[in-house]
Amino acid sequence: MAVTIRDVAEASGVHVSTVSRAFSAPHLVNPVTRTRVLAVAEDLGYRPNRAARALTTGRTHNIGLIVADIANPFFPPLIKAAQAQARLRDYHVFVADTDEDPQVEEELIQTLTKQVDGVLLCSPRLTNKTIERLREEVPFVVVNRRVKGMPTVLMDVGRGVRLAVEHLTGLGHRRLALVTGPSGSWTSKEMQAAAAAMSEADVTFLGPNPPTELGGLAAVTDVIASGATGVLAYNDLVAIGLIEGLAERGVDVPGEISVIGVDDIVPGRLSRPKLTTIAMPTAAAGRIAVDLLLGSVDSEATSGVTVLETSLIVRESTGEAHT
Amino acid sequence: MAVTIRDVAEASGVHVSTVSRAFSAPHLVNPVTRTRVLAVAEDLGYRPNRAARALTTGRTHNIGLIVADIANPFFPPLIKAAQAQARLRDYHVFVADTDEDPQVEEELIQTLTKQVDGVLLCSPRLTNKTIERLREEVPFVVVNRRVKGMPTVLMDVGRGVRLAVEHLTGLGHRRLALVTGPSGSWTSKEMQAAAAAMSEADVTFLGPNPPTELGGLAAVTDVIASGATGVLAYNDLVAIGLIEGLAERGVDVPGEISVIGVDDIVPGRLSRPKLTTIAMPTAAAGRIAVDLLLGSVDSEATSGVTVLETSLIVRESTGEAHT
DNA sequence: ATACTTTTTGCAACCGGTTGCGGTAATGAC
DNA sequence: GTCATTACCGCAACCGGTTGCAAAAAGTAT
Repeated sequence: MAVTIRDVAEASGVHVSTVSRAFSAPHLVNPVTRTRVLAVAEDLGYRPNRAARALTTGRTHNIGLIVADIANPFFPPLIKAAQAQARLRDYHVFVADTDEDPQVEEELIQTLTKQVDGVLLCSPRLTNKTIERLREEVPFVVVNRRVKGMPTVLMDVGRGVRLAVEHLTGLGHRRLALVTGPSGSWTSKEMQAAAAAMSEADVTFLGPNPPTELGGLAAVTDVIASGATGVLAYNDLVAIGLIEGLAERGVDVPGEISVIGVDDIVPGRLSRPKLTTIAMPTAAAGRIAVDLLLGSVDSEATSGVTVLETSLIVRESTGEAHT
Repeated sequence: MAVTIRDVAEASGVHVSTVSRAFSAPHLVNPVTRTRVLAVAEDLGYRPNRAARALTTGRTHNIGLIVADIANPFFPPLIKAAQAQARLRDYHVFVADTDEDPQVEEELIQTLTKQVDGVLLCSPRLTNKTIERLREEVPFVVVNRRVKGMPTVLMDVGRGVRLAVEHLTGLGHRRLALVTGPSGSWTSKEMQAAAAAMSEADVTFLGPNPPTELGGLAAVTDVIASGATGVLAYNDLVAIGLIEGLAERGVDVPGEISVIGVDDIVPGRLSRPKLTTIAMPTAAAGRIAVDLLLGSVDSEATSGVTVLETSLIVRESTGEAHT
């Protein structure tokens, strides 16, 4: 059915090895035979079988991209950028969704490992120990979490948090709250650490909460009780849920309480009031992670940590404190 | 490095073919040898190499999923569902983004074809002719577009449009507008056809427009000029852009103009006012498309058309007409 | 005990490519 | 004109599995 390298060889009167070389080692074959072979191949509609090639070369030209939840608006830009960058390098990408389940995540890595040259782990839920064990079988690049001795792409939430807190205190807010994320989240821990380190600010931690609008809604009572007038939420979805819930209680944003999100996802840009937020360079993270991964596939294992800048985007959900 | 079937064979004192059968044809091997082999395999951490297997069996256990734009919020739920369903059947999925470029789309299909058992084409931008040609090389299921003689999953936008128009006329709106999508879009054509077929309604078509908030913003002037008080937009993003633009002109939604979107994406659910919209069962479409594809991989080519119901979700962006 | 099945296993070819090695012809040096 | 290089190409083994065929082992009937 499909046209193979032998069909091309026969049709152009050369040995298969010559055809093979015409494609993957052009300098080893006479230019005139080469063009003839290529013409025949084109004519027959020959396409090299990458899986077969992988068998001998050891390079599959595939990578795996594992995320906790594809539908979480944080990930699509990252996936898109990673995919685009991979394509540039002539790589295909397997995308897998773990549904936030570490068990599934491990299994996925296991079955994927033979078919890929490396995998991108985005916000993995696995334990560090498991990740280190799995590392023996396939190169990783970890995004959005720090794992000792492993190439990593991080976004500097700490800086984002500092900017956000400064923004709020600059507006006159004295009591602040941080609505945290899931207990296992590395980002959430980072945010807490950064906030706690700012001695000049009085920040209450409220959580853990699920990383969705529901998490924000659930936190409304605590936020009000805390007496905070400036709130930083784990992410934009939580922030939106929070604003929603505050509105239901008759609390105006930003009139009475200022709210800042994290991620700068589309829904935040379109919400009303438009969300002030810490922008995460997710697309850049995807792109760079792929470069790192494919770099470390050829040369030897990088294990550096790349930290990407975040920034505060001030929109309409923050305003001056009215004491 | 990696442990192969021969390592297992040697370690358990049998021939490789026996090991192979222990995995893929259990009934052909003595139960006691089988358990022994399996134990050794487990012990050595053996994982069959799917790519190698594919070479002889012709089944890669991979599928391709091609979409125009991963970051378009319409797709992630579909991707997620398709991926989950594929996993259930022990399939992996390549996700590729074409950036709305037919050229890229074709190239992607070409290089993917040898590595997959079938591909899901979501809202393809390719011509029908090209799709039919490519079909020779790999089984397709097409989502969100009708291609003659090809297994297809559609969502009944026509019905959605009728419901939306009825909803608007029911609220007393006499002059309606349809802000259409890109000129190549099958969905956009369907919407126009459905609206035009409703003789009792007076609908002006405004477009084409890009399928984003910018498209909505750009259409504002025309919408106002049309005198319509009820507007149906190509999708939620366009609707949000439109509402945004109308607000800038001091036109209240739904006070003066009612707006309906399509897709029921997250940003729409969170926008203010909350968007009335035609919900598309994208997750179901992804799931069913995979089933169709994997079904047609084994049994012979289905070429039926599956049509999924859409529904109108009334929220806050539509209200009574004030004449 | 013999002949005939049936089960279990090994052998070897094959899937579609790649690659080290060796052979042949052409080129260049002398 | 001879010899050493070099350029080009074919041969055959190999990657990690699967599978048709046949041999060996075990079971059954006579």
